[in-house]
Amino acid sequence: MRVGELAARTGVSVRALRYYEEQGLLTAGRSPGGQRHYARGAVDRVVLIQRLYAAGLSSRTIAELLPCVVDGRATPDLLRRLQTERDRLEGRIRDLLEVRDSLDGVIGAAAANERTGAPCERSTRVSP
Amino acid sequence: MRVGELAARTGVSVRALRYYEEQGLLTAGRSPGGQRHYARGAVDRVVLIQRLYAAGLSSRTIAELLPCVVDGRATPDLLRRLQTERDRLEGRIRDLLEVRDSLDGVIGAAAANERTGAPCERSTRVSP
DNA sequence: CTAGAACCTGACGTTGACGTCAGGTGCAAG
DNA sequence: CTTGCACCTGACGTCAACGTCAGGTTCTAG
Repeated sequence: MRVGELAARTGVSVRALRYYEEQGLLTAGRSPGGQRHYARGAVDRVVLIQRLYAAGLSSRTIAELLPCVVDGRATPDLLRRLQTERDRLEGRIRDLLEVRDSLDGVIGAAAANERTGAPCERSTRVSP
Repeated sequence: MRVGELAARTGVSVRALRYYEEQGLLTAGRSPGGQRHYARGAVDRVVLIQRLYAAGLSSRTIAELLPCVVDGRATPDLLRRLQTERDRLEGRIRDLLEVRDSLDGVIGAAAANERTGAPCERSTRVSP
């Protein structure tokens, strides 16, 4: 499959796919004319890359960890990096859960106020 | 308290605090000479801002929602925005949990391989 | 009163993950 | 064979959340 199809299948832009290749996250064969040609598994790989980005990892980190994520092998050094990233992720998740809960609190209070009729004026009160 | 102290208390740079003010996230009184002067509550507010950033909200979104997050009042419109952001956050959390679990899987497998002696060569296998 | 730390504004620099544009090439259909 | 869409490389643009630097002012300790 060529780059346009992979883009369509993954929902990622063509530009992004070339960027991933540039960063060493994704490889492609080439047609005689120089066009990229991807294997079927590339779709899953791109999806995985997207998820790792979403988890807050940088291209550099992903490039270092991805080979081992893919084939499940790691040097002791890489294993430590994996653990580090896992722990960082765990902390992020905890933070987000707290924010979610506090948003829930705010929403609950606002909904109650709405029922009792007490609208919010824009930027009326700011911290003194 | 002045900007340096607030920065020290929150662990946020002075530049960032001025940026928050520029974005309408934080307000400050001024001394006769023009220096910013913050109330005690500013520390909590800055911490809250940091957490909202960490949750993936933009300055613009935070600026819109913060007044209502602070005083618990919202127009129906803002209430919907709050719900939207809450749901977005929920989705993000689910994604991160999945990534964490898959990292756990990788770490488990890698640790097992390490015990059985099967190191990971750098970029040996890439998707064909 | 004076040194110097802390502060001010304004403006340009940085970084990551792409977007976008220019100018040229590959390739399948008719 | 030529039309035209998909693709190529290379290079500059963008955007957010600050960093950093210049040149000047304010505040506070001694």
